[in-house]
Amino acid sequence: MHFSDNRDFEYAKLYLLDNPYSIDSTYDYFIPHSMRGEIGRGSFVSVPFGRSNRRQMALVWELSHAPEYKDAKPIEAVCRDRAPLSEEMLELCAYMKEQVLCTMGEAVRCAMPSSAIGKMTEFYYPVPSKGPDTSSGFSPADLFVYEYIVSSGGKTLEALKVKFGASAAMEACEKLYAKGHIGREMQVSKAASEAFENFYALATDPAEAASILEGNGKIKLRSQIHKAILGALLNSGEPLSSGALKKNCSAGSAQLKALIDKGLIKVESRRIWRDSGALQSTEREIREIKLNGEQSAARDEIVAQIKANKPAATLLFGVTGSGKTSVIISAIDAALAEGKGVIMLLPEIALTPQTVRIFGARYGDRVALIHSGLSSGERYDSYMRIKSGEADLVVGTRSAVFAPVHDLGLIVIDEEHESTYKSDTSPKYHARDIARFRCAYNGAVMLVSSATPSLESYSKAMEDKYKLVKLKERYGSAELPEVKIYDMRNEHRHGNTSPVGMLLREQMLEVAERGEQSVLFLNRRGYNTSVSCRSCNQTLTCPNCSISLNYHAKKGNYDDGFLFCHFCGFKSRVPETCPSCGSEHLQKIGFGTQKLEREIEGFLPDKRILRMDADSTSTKNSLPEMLQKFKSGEADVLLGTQMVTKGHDFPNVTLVGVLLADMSIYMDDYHANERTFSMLTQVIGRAGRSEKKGVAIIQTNNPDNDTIKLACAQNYEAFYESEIRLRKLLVFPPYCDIALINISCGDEKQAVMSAARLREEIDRRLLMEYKDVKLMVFGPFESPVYKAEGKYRMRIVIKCKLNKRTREFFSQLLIDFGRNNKSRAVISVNFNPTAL
DNA sequence: AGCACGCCGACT
DNA sequence: GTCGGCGTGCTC
Repeated sequence: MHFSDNRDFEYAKLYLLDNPYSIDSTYDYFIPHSMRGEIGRGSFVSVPFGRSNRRQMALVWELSHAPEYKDAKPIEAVCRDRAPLSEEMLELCAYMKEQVLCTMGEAVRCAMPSSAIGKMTEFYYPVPSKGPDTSSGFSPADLFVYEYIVSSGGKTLEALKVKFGASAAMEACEKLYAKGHIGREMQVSKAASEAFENFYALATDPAEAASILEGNGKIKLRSQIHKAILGALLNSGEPLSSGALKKNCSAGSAQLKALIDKGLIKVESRRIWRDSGALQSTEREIREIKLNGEQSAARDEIVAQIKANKPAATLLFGVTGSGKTSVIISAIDAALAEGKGVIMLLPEIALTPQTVRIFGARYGDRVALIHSGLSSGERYDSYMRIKSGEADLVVGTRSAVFAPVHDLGLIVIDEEHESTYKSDTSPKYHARDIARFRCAYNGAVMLVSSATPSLESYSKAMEDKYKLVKLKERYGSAELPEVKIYDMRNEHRHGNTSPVGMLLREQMLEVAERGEQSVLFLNRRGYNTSVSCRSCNQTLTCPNCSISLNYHAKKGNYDDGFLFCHFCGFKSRVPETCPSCGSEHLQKIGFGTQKLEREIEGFLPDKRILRMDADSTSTKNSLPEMLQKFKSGEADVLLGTQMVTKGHDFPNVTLVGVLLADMSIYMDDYHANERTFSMLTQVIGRAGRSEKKGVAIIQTNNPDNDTIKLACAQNYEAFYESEIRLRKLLVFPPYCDIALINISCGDEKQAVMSAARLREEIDRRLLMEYKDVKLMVFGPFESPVYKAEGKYRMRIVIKCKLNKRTREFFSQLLIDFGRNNKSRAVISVNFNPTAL
C-alpha cells in the first residue's frame, strides 16, 4: 500500500496498541525519510516507547507537519505486509473507544483478526562471554536455558517457555540478561497467515501415463500405491492436493517423492483457504423459497429499504414457527442481487453445522464463516476472503459484525434478544450498536429478528425508530402446542421429591408409547447442585470462588463422581468428612441434568435418552451429532440445559417439559422477567413443529406468575405492555442506562477499600467538576459471586442517561484510577450489562 | 501496564 | 560499604 500523496509529512500521531486505558491517547512520532509515502492514516508501524524504548505496535491516526511534542522519537518500522485499516473501521474504532471505554488497541483487535496484527515477542541471543556458572548464582535450570540459547543461536521467549515452562524460562532469561550473558531484542512474531499445500500433477503426457499404468511404458511401476496415485491424477485431469492423494490412494510423502524422482509427476505449492470444511463439502442446492402472503409483504418492505440506500433499521417480529428465516433468506438474496454485501449474525448456539450447511448449499463460495471455533489461521483466511471481495456474505457470531464486507447493504441479527450479542469481556460492546454504526456509515439496513424481541428493540419500534414488521401466522399447518401450567407445590405436599411431576411423567410415558419424542429443559448442569453437611449446615464451596460446588457423576456410575465449580472449573474429589466440622454426614442436594437423566431412565427403562449440556457436548462436533441423532429418531427423550431450547426443528417432538420454570424469576435482576418469558416461549415452540399436536408442560412453584402465564399464551404484546410499564415505574432500561463498575483485587481488604474510596471519589466529583451530571449511585456491594477465581469483587451500580458528558465522567474516573493505582485493584466499567 | 529511578534496611 | 526491597512517576 502506498500513500504517495503523504510524502511531505514529517510527523505522525499514533495510538500504541498495547497501552493501558489511562494513557491511551495519540503520541507524536517522527517519520524517517525512507518511510515517507509509505505511511498513511490506518497504517501499522512499530515504535520505541517508554524509557526503555521497548517496541510496540501502533496505529497511525493522522499525519502532520509539526509535532505538538518536542522530543518525538522516530518510527522504527512500517508493517508493509498488513493492509491499513479502512476509514470506516478507523471511525468505528474511535466510536467504540468513546462508547464502551476501551483502548484503541482493543477496538482495533476487534476490527481485524489478531493474527493479522502480530504480537511482539522477546528474542534472546548469545553474546560473547565466558558463560554463566553455578558459582555466580545461576541454578542448573538457568544453565540449561543458556546452553539451549547458545546451541540454537537464539530463541524467542515463547519458544523457551514451551521448552522450559513459562516461569523457569522467564526467570532464567531475566537473570542471564541482567548479567550480560545473553542479548535481548524484540521481534514481531510470525503471524498466522497464508497456508499452502502441495499439489501434484502429471509430468508426462496422459497417453504415456496410461501406458505405464498398463505395464507397457518405459518405466515399470511395481508399487500398488504408485499406480493408484498415477491413476488418480490421470483420471482427474487436474492437480490433486497431497491431502486428497493421502486419503484416496494412501499416498505417503515417500511414494510421492519416488514418482517425482522418476519424472512422472511434478509438485507445486498452492495457496489454500482454510475453513472448517463445513462449507466446501456441501453440494450446491438452491431451494426456492415459498413465502405466504404475510411473509412476502414483510420481505417487500425490507427489500424496499435495502434499495433505498439509506440507513434504516427494521424489527422483524414473528411468533415462533412463522417462518422468519425464510423472510431473512429472501431479503439476503435481494441484497446480494443488488450487488451488496451482507452480514448475518447468529447466536453461538445456532451456528451448528446444520445452519452452516444451509448457507453453504445456497450461497457456496460467496459465504465466509466467522465464529469462535475457528483457528487463528481459519479466521485470517475468512477475513482475507471478505476483504478481497471474494466472499460477500458473512455468517457468524457477534464478532462477525466487524467483517470488512464490501458495499455493505444489510446486517441481519437473528434472535436479536440473545445476550450473546453483548460481549462481557473488554471491549464490552453490543453487536447491535456496532451494526447501527456500520449501517449508518454505509447507508445499509439493520434487520433484527426475534419471536421475543428485547424490550429495548421493541420500544424503539413503538417509537418508530425501527420499522416494525410483524408475522402473526404460524407457517404451514404447524399449530401452537397445548400448554399446561403444573403446580409443583402439590407434589411436594404429597411427598414426591422427584423433579419430574406426576403429569409430566404420565405424558412422557404416553408419548413414548406412541413412538413420539419429548424434550425436557432444566437449566442446571451436573448431578446435585450442592453438597452440604447435616451437622453444621455448611455447604461446600469452591476455594477460589464463593459459590457452591456441584456434584458431577461420572458416566454410568452415579456414586463415583467429583465436585466441580461452574465458575472457574475447579475440580476435586468428594471429601469423606465435612471440612469445617469433621462430621461424616455429608449430603448431596438439588438436582441437575445428570440426576434428571437417571430419574427418567428409572421410569422409561427401554427408551433411549440423550442428555445435552456443557458436559456432554464438550468435545468437538458432539453437539451437532447429538442433534442429528435426535432428529433422525435415534433417541426418544432429549433433556438438557439452554441448548435444547434454541431454534432446532424436531418434527416428531410432541411433548415439551420445563422442569423449573420459575428459577430465573428469583434472580435479582431487572432482566429476569424478560429472560423467563423468552426462554419459555422458545421452549414451548419446540413442540408442535408439524401436523402432530403437541403438549407443553410448565412445572413451577409460581403458577400464578404473570410472566409464566403470558409466555404460555405466547402473548408477547401483553408481556411487553406490562413489563415496559414496570421498567418505566422503577426507572430501568430502556428508560435509563445502567453502568456497572467492577472493582476486583486478590487482596480482600484492598478490594473493599478501593471500592469505598471510588464511591467517595464519585460523590466528590458529582458535587464539584461534574455538578451538571445526574447519576443515581448504589453501592459499593459485594458482587453476586463475591470471590471468583481467587479475586474479591466489589461493584458499584449507577443509573444514568448515557451521553457524551456522562461517558466523559466515567472515562475520567477510569483514567484517574488507573494513574494513581496504589492498590493492585483493577476497575472496569460495563454499560448496560446483560446480567446484574 | 511496564519500567527506571530513588531512597532505606540486612547482608558480605 | 553493597544488594535489593518496592514506593513514585512517566511514557511522544
